[in-house]
Order: sequence, then C-alpha cells, then structure tokens
Amino acid sequence: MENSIPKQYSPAGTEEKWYAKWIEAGYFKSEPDKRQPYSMVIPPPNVTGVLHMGHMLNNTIQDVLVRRARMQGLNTLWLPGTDHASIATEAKVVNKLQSEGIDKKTLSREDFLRHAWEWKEKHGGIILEQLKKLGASCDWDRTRFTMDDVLSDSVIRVFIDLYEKGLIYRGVRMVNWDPKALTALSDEEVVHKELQSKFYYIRYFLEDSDEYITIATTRPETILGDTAICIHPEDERYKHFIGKKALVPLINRPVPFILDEYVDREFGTGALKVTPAHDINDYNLGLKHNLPSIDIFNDNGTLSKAAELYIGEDRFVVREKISKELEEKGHLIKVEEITNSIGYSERTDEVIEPKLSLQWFLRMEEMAKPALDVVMNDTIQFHPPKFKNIYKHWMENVRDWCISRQLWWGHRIPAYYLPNGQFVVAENREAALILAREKYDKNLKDEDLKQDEDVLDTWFSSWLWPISVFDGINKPDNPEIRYYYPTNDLVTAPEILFFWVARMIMAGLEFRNEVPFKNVYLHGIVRDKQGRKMSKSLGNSPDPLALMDTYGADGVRVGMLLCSPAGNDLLFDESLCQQGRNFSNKIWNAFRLTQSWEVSENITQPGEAAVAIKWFEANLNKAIETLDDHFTKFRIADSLMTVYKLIWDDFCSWYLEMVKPAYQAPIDAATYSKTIDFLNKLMRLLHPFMPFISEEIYQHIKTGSDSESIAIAEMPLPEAYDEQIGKKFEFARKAVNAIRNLRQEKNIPQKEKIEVFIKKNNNEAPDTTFDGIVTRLCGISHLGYVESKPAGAHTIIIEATEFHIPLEQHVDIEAERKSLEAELKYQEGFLKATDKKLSNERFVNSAPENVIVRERKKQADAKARIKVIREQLENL
RNA sequence: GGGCGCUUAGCUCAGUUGGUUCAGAGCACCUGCCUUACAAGCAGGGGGUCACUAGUUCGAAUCUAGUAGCGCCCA
Repeated sequence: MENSIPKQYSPAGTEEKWYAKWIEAGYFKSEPDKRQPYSMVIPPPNVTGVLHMGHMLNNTIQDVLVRRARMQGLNTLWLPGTDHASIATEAKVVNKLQSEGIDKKTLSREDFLRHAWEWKEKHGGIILEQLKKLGASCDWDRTRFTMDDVLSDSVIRVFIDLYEKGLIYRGVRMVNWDPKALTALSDEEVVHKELQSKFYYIRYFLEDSDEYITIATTRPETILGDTAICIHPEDERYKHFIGKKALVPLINRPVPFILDEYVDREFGTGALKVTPAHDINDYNLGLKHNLPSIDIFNDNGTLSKAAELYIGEDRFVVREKISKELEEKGHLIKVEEITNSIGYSERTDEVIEPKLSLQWFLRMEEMAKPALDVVMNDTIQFHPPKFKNIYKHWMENVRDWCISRQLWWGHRIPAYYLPNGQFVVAENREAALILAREKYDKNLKDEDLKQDEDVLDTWFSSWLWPISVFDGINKPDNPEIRYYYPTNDLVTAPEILFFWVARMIMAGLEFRNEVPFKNVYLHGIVRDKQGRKMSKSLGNSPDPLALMDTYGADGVRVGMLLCSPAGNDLLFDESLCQQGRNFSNKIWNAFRLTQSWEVSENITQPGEAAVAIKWFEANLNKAIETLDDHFTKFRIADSLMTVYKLIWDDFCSWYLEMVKPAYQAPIDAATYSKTIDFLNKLMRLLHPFMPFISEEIYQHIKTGSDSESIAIAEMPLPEAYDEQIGKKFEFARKAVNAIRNLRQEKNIPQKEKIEVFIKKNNNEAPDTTFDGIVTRLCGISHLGYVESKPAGAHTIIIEATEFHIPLEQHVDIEAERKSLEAELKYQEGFLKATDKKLSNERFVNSAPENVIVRERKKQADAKARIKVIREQLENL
C-alpha cells in the first residue's frame, strides 16, 4: 500500500481541528432571513454544573436533530445557555465562603451577591465548554444566562403582569421547608424515600380522669404542637370520648376530640393526634375543624418557644429525648418498626419539615387548562406519546406554584412593603414609590419602602426561556422572536416534564398566545449496567471527557445513541462506545481502501461493477427513505442503526467487495468516481451522528461542486431506484452464503477455485444479472447452466434452483439424504399449513386479497421446492 | 392506598393497521480464518412456548379480561 493513511483512525487531532474550523467559519451562527427557520433552545444546564452522562445524551440528540436540519437547508439555530440554579449555586457559594472562614450571615446581601457573581464568572459555564468537545453545533454568540439583564427584566415584568392579573398572590400555606437551606421548596424538589422508622404508641390521659387513649405516631416530638385528637365518627371504641378533652403528655395541654372520616380506623390505633402546623393533612383537618395551630419549630429545625420544652434543641435530638421522657413518665406503651415515606430535599438531602409560612404563589388552574389542551390535541407532540397520560394526570391535579425562595441568589421579588405592612409590586424602587404614593400615602419617602427579601424559584425564569432568550417578553414584536418562535423541537428528560416543560407551555400560551415548541422528545435517564441511577456518591458514572478521549466524541455519541430508544431509561455500557469507535475505524478503512486504488481512464467498466453500482444505488435510496421515516417519528436510535448497517454491511461487506479490483490492478474511472460519490453521500447521511469523522473523510473526497464543509452540505434526498434489483440480489446473496458455507464445511481454501453448475426448475429462465458477482465473491472458475446434475457433485437448493458443485471429496450420500429428508419434512409441513389455510372457506372469504395471493404464492413455492427435493432424493 | 406503564434471544431493545418462511436487530457467544482496507477485522453458526391463563378471530407477540413479577408518578 503506497498511501500513508494510517491503519487506525485517530479522532483526537481531527475533532479539535474541525470544531475550530466550524466555529471560525461561523456555520452554527444564525440570523433571521428569508429561509425557513429551525430553532431549538438548549435545556439550560445549571451554571455550576459539570458535564455528566445525562447531558451527553441530551445534547447528542439535540445536535443530531440540528445538524440534520442544517443540512436540509433550514436556517438553523440551536441556542445555548445556562440557568442560575438558586439553591445549588447559593449552597456552593456558601460552602466556598465557609472554607475561607466567612460566614454568610456576616455578609450583607450586596457583598454576598458580589461573591456569587465572582464565583459564577470564574467557575460557571464550564459545561458549555465541555459541550464543544462533544461537537455541539450551538450558536455560541447567542449564549444566554437566566440572570442576564434581558432575561431578568423579563422575569420581573412577568411577575408584575401576573400579579396585576391576580394570578400571583401572597399567602400563608403549608410548604416544604428545608431547615438546612432555610428555604421553601416546591413539591417537585422533594424526594420521597421509603425508610424503616419507629412507630411510637403514646398514652394520652383524659382530663380529670384515669382513662386514656393510645395514639401511634412516628414523630413523638410533634406532640408538643398537638391541638386535637381525631377519631372516626363511627368508631365504637372511642365513642365515649366524644365531648371530653385529652391532655397532651408532658405539657398537659387539654385538647378536644374531633370527629372526621379522614381517619383510617385500621391504621395504628385508629386515633390520630392532630398537629396542624407540621403536617399537611393535619393542617387541612385544622382548617376544617377550626383548630389552633402551634408552630413548635424554628426555621433551622430546632424547637421554638411555642414547644414549651426542649427549646433550641434539634428536632431529631428531641425525638430521642422525648421518647425517653415519655417512657419514664409512663406514657410510652410500645415502639414498633414501620416503613414509611419521608421527604428529603433534593439539594441538601435534609429531611423536609412541613411548615406554615408566608410565601408567594402562582395560581395554576387557569393556566393549566389550555396547556393541557394543546398537548392532548397534538398541537404539541410528545415523543413517545405515552407521556401524554402522565402529563394529563398532573395537569388535572395541579396545585398552586410556590414561587418564592428564601435565598439571595436569583431574581429578587419586586414587592415593596410599606411600614404598615401594605405592599406594592413594581419593576423597581422608583416605580414602587410612585405607585405607593398613588395608592396609599402621598407623603411616603423612599426609605419607607422595604423590598421583599426573597428571590423567585429558578423555574420561574426558565419557564420563560424559549421566549426570553429572544427578548420576546420585553419586546414582543422584535424580529428575532417573530422569526424563531415557536421553536421546533425540545429535547429533555421526563423528570422535568412538570417542572419545566408544562410551565414553558403555560408561559408560551400566556405571553405569546402560541406554544413554545412543536415536538418534545423525551429521553430516559442514563443508568449504569445494573440499572442504577448514575450518581456521584455511587461513583458509577464514567467521566464523559475521559470517554471521549478514549473512544472519540464520535464513538461516544454513537454509544449513547445506540442505547437510547425514546422514553426508556438507558443502561449505559462502555462497550457501546467501543462499538462506536470500531465503527469509526471501519469507515476509516473503507475510505483508506478507496484511496489505495490506482485509477485508470483506459479500462472499461467490468459488468459486475455496473451491476454493483445499480444495486447499491437502489439500496442507498431505500435506506434514505427509511432514515427519513425514522426521523419523522423521532426514532433516533433506529435511524442511526439504518446508517450503520448501510455503511458496514451493504457498502463495506458487499459493495466494496463487488467492485474491488484485483490486487495491484487499477480500477476503472467510472466505477471509482461512482464509489467516491457513494462514500460522499454516506458521509453526509452519517454527519448528524458522527460529525467529525464524516467531515474528515468528506474533506478528502469532496469535489468542486461540493460545499466547503460537510456541516453545511446538502442532506441526500431519496431518488427513484430499480426495485427489482434488490430482489435479484437477495437470491444471489443466498447463493453466495450457501456456497461460502459449503466451502467452509468442506474445508476448501479461498485460493482453490470451484465450478458451479446451475439447474433451473419450474420452467424458470435463468437471470444472470448477478452471475459475475457470485463468481467473484465465491472464487468460482466456471459458472454455467445445465439441464441435469453432473456426476459426483454436491448440491445446494435455493428456492427451486439447484446449484451443483463438483468436488474432489466424496459426496457423503447418507448425510446428503438425511439433510434432504429433513428439508422435505419441513417443506411438507409448511405446505400442509398453507393448504389448510387455503381450503378454509372462512379464511378465503374474510382475509384481504393480498394475504390470499401471498398464501397462494407460498403454496406454489413449497410445491416446486418439494418436487426438486424429491428428484434429488431419487437421484441419490 | 390511587393512577400509569412494562414483561420478546445471555444483555439492551425493535416489532406501525392482527396476515410474507414472523418470531427480528445490535451486542455478547460458538466455529474457522493474521485472505494485501480494517483482528477496533473477515466468513459462517447456534440461540426465544413473545411472563402466565383464559377469551375474541379463519388467523394473536399484536386485541380483551384475569394472574404474577418489575418500574414510574401521585398520596
């Protein structure tokens, strides 16, 4: 081999080189123009985040979609960015300060935010740099951050708008309180875990009596906040307590008995202690029965003055202490083991404390309805559609969204309080003052106003993402939002279907009167081989950057895509990346082969090459059709597999073997140019999946009429093709396989040529289209047609055609007979089944015509074949 | 406890409207090959009662009901 192309493909240098070129040439940039747009916004990763396998999957899929759209000639924009992630970022900054000996509490809000911004500028957005390694074709000039001015203004404007529409309100509600982060969390930020807990049976004496009632609880410390005992109205056991009062142990607070069907008589003792301040169900009971609510916890999870005992001690310490004290004082009857579900903070892993607090809420009901409709009527399509059900269930049971967070990092709530507690909502201090003067008191001064200390939930900015990145809130008529909105596709995980997707739909309808995207592709969670979620603590997540170093970005992309059927979790296995790398190498070597050929203008094209070209052309076009179909259905893994097989099996294993010239012989120019043309098309089909290697090869083989880069080359469209040739090839392929099989069975070396005599039966005329190719691929010295079997030949039967191959080895008549008899038996069974079907009147009457025709054909084929086998047996 | 979904080859999964010799793909596995593009490879091969039971139908992996196991969401 004279060429210097290395035997193994090395992605490292190639990938960096092409990515830099693409950026330099600006292929990923987009500006509105006359073309049809294709736009997509990235699900903004957390600004503090680093690339993990979930991002790899998510962004690979997006890049596939976007690159394909770009090659289809659409004006493509994939807009990248990050979100500010209030809780996570604030926690990181607090920890960092702590490690420097700085306590957040000693800092002013302004000082803290300065640190936070500093941190963000220094460490934020690493993940975007990492995405470049993956090949992500984002328009980086348009990178957005949820706390950019434009996006922040949008958030404030939207808050004011919704407040003025009466959709945002401030209220006391039971929220999920994170005592470590000292903030409220939304329901979605709470993770429930099934745990073994203790179930304490506690004796409550009745007021002025020796009688008592036993109540079971998992949280004995909360008895200090009890304000009632609830029993079932029909529970005979406790009827005589009605109207009396029980005494809360240790503090002897008298509490009434209330009657409610809410109580499960079978559970525990059938009597329930009611702590309205610390349990959502108790809270509802409290509202219904007008009970006082005693909040016994401080914000940090220690007991408050209201608890009367153990003031200032942590809730879990108190649990131990109080159970001991209850036991000592004769109140504890027994302790059982129980499995119950406990809520933990997603961010801090702290046990959530249900807590009454004053928060801001967004009313959901009105917005949920239209957002549900557009999904149910397929204005927005979910892929796979099974998520419609889940979405519906959620949207029909939606609860108001708690949008305030007791943090500093984020968008500060634009509410300004007057000294008397009244407040106004306005975009800034000046506007607030004007408003407050108008509304309440002409004499108010600036220093009388105090802005709300809290910030908004991060999702309250990301729900605007597809709009605010185009400044569509502040300037609803600007050309960008008009051009790019609604976006086309959204690629995300079902985990955030409600957090984010549903709310973006609501925001889109509310603020633009139009859905934010047309398709939502939901991919699974990346798990390890054993099905466990990948996590830092398990250490079961491979480092994506190391993976790309080992297998190439192309290899890893293939690895991710191969195991990613839509909507299912994927069990990631590094061997899939290896498969991807091997595929790169296969492609590389096919390319290498073509480059090793000497091209001659002076030889004519062999007949086999012409047939091979015609066949591959048909196959290629058929595959393009299949590919297009997979894409319209968002079957990304299937579409990749289609290209994979087209290249590896059809192009490499068959086509190249068909046209390959003999060793050191030149190839004719016509075949060569057609082969390069095929390779060019294959690379273009491959490019969305494997952008780097396809570009590398494309650059070597492109001709004058091709684009300067494959990234902007045209995606091949299906062309008309010969449908018959595929069928003819199928027969030839069977023959080649059978002959190769025979060679292997009989141990005939490759170099030894064989003769093949074909006998057609059933009045079929020979079709010689592929004879030359079969001759070539099977090492045949002579291939001819005969009327009768030559003596001492081995026989292969394909459909109703006999292939006779004379060999020096003796034909093992017994073995031959056995295999023929087995085949005969199978065919007869098969024939019997078709006979039975066709003689069944009900089948003939009710089955569609094409099925019956097919059945008749099967019957005829089986008959012909049986005849041939019988003759063979007689000859033996 | 309520709702949704899943169960097809050793593994991960396709299988669209019930109908091709319908039981498939990739990987893994087995056999033989360092054949001049590629051992990160080539040529072959084995492997499944489509979870189970009953039903609908001329015909069921596919539709219906029940059972078992698993998963997810909600409470």
